[in-house]
Amino acid sequence: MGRAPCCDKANVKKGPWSPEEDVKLKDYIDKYGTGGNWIALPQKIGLKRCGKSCRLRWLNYLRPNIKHGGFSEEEDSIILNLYISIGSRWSIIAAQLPGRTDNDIKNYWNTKLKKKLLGRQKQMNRQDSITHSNENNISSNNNNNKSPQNLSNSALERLQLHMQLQNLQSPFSSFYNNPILWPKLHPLLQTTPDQNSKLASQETLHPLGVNFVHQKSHINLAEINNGASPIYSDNVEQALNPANEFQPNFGFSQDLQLDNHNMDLMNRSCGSKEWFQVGNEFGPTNDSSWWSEEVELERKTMSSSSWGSASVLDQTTEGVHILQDYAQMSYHSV
DNA sequence: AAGGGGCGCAACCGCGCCCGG
DNA sequence: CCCGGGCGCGGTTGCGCCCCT
Repeated sequence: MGRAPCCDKANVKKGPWSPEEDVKLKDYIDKYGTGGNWIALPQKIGLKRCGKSCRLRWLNYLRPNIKHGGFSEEEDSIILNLYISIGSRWSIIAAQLPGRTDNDIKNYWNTKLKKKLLGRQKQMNRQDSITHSNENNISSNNNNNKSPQNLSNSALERLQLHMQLQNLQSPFSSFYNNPILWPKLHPLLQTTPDQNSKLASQETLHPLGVNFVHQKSHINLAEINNGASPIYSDNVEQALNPANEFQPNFGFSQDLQLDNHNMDLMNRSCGSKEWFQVGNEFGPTNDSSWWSEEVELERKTMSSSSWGSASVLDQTTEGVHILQDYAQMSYHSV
């Protein structure tokens, strides 16, 4: 059942590229382009390399205007926000960062950014434990703060809080200011105008849907792209198209529908459930979860029916509302 | 000074998608 | 419509460098 190899593995050089190979490849592509066929290209040049290896070398290293290392805070924020929104779709994320390659971003995320965030999470965990001991559990909605669910959500929420707080500090492309990052309702639950007004009436109870809908109608999405390189995902492209500013039924994106994982958002006000898909980072079967092992362990020990909200946050900032709503998403195995 | 472990990055691998014959 | 080749993507690996003990 195996597939045919793309090249003759026995006669192909592997491993690091030599400067001579780089020069050969770059000179040829500069003069003649790739010819639309990477597989045939190494033979034309006389390189004992797999075509895929040539392509990778060109895209990740030899291509003009490639930036390496030195990610800025803004780039961190964009990567983080997009990762939260769409998961590990590095090519789409890379499309938002001119000069960056998907491989670079992937490496950066795995080696630095993720650890940086999780490091902050651990720090926050310690701070929270101190804070909570002084708060005397004033929470209004969750009286069972000692439940496993709340412990679990606490860890997750803190991680998300860190992410969110970092974003709020950066006015450029913060999660809240960047509509392309907002989750969308499942199409089956697309709301009628009446339902929208009903939701609007519940703004304080259900800020996620209401705020997302309303904010999305007011922000010029083109500004967010800031003239960056084109988006290759239809979904993101649509989100960035200012002509689509207002989407009253904000149906769930096709891209995210491809994910297998469904989340339901517990609507506290009326007890109904709305189904969300929020990207594979919240899914039950993703082994490469971005959260820490601690969070993963706690998640596994949770009730199989829900991720209830830990009412850690009494702040009323909009960013915190969003966090609360993420945390309110209850997990259902489908 | 040496060695071992961690980290970062470049490159590889395999799979799914797309397109042309 | 089917099949095969090529492309693109995400996950993983391997290696070299650096730092700590």
